[in-house]
Amino acid sequence: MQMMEERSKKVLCAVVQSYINFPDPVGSMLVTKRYSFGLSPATIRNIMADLEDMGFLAQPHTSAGRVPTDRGYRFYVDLLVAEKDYYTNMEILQEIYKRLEALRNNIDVFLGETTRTLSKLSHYLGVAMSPRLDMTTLKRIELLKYRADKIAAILFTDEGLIKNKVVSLDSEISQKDLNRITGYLNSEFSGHTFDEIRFKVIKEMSKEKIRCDTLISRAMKICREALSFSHNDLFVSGLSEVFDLPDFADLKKIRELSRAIEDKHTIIELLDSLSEFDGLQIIIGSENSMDEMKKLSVVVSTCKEGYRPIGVVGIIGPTRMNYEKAIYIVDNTAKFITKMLSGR
Amino acid sequence: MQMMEERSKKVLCAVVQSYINFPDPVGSMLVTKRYSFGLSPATIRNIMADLEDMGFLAQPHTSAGRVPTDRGYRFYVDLLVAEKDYYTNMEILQEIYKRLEALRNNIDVFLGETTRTLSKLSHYLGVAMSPRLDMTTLKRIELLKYRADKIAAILFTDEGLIKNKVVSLDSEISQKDLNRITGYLNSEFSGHTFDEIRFKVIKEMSKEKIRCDTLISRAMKICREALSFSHNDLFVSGLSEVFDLPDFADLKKIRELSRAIEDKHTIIELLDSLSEFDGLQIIIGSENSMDEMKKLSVVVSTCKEGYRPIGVVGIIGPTRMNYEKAIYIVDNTAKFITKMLSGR
DNA sequence: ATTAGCACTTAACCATTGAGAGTGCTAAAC
DNA sequence: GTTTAGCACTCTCAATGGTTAAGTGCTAAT
Repeated sequence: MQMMEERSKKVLCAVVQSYINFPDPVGSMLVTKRYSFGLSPATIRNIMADLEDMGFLAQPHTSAGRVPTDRGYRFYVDLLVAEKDYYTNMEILQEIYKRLEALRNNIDVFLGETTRTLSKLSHYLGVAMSPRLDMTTLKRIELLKYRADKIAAILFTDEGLIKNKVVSLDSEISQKDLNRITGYLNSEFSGHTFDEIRFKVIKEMSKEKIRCDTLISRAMKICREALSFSHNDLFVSGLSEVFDLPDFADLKKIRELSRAIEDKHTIIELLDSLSEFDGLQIIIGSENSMDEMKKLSVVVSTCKEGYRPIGVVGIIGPTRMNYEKAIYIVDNTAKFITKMLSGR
Repeated sequence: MQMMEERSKKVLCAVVQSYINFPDPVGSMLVTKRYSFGLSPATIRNIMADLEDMGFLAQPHTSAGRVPTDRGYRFYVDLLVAEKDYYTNMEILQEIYKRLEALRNNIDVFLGETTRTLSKLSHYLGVAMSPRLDMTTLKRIELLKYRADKIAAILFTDEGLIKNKVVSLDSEISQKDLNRITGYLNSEFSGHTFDEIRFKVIKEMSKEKIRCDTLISRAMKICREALSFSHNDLFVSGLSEVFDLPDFADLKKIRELSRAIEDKHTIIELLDSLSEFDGLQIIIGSENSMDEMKKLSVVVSTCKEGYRPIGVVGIIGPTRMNYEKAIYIVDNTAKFITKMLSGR
């Protein structure tokens, strides 16, 4: 790979670019027409044959042109990222700004709109995920009496997430007790991650069995219920965008994608595994560890507030993706969010 | 219509049923085979020709069997509802129960799961919508200090909805002032609909300009922000179910549906217009006033807590829908939710 | 090393064809 | 007079086959 001739690189990139822009296998003639190498189709043909041998290109069938393999895309993308001075588009930046600026106060609406923006701009699937609740840090908990036997627990996290959850009680509780419980829970758990708190609660509860302090035991029960969130929040938009792509002309493929979106499971797992790393990440087709994703490419980046990860945003699309644009959009969206959050 | 012969009715129903179960146009021969009238294909043929003249059946093309028109479905459904003693299926009831029972405390999760249940059971699109916020009644508002210049407003409605919203302040506020504002807002607005409150706030604010009482004016500002919710909450699930239906074999149709789901706009409007009426409602194809819906059928029902509507749930599918099952599922889901809510 | 020329391969397109399904009409049967 | 058998007719659908166009790989000439 490192010993590939400069000329071959150029041809490979030409093929990839052509294929990204026009979804037809690209032939030697086309390359000479669209990109001006000073070479004849026959020469290009030889080069392309070499690139195929090296595993960067493939033929759908004997008499068709070539299409990039995942390795081909990878090479192209690495080059793209190395050059770094690709593509700028003020309109896109402004669009991101315009759509997200006003929404900073509500993380759910915000992430939802983020995915819509991502998909609108990229014409692929936009995804966003808030960080795993287990890992977030409780800032404060407030308990509000709601109905006779129900209270609303409002959880504030360091990340700026606000969650509310209704907790049912086995018996009525006085406002005074509720205040004491609130105070107790805050003094005990504020500053700890949900995971830690859960662990502490379990420990405490087994102790309580012996000591039988009803108030603390009640506090623990409430706390356990209040923290029982099942999953991360995943937002996905833009399935309808994907319909227009020739890559998904096949009904089956869209169905699969649609299933994945409704399941959420696969995508959550994917983003979860990516959220551990910092900054931009690009996964191309078969590089994905999950089977359902092996025909798709993923471009994501993490958003941070200070050094704390606040979520991950990205684009999912076909391997024949406009990586340049996708990278630009995702990168800037993530940076914009990070900046927006740190500014406040 | 009312003077239609008994025999013709039977044939019409047979055609509808056959077509619902097997997505092929049904011919006279098929009718005699699958349903035992004591008649020959030729006679059935004549009857079916009559039914076509009357507008209940139609031929896709000359040499095909017949398919029901929307009027045909309507006739069938009306009969179905009139008889009322259709279809019962304990498994379905148990499934509904099992999936929804535990979730009553969180309206959002609950409605989301409701749509998933509806779509899973029906294999069509499941939809659910919480009532328009404008029309809901504020029970209580709580303001919690969140960051220096931000507070979280927690809104409790009579319907059991809990909404939180972050409100930015122009300058810091003391806890004491916040408490006073909270008390003021509750005494002033509790028991009023959001719509009324908004109106009052606007009135008050113009007055304030003159009196210049900063605390009340602050309270109003906060209240206005806290109540600025854009839309109803719409939940839709099961697009992937719809892929397997031959009615949507065409990519274009699914794309349209997928757009409608992402827009939400059309569906919200639809459900909104239906939420005014009580109980089960069935809209078949062209009976829909909206163009986007003219190829779809809708089966919905409203859920109530006491006499107060709490939302609307339903199924959207092709006109060739298994109405019997759909009605059963929607009706029982709505009733179950109503019962669940009134039990508490 | 590059290129022109050419035979070869394959998918895509198009027109034709025949089978199959279902109808409407007519005339016979009940 | 209602029902039915018989039959010609219409239309879709799937299969067939031939043609076209695109693009390749190889060879020989530049």
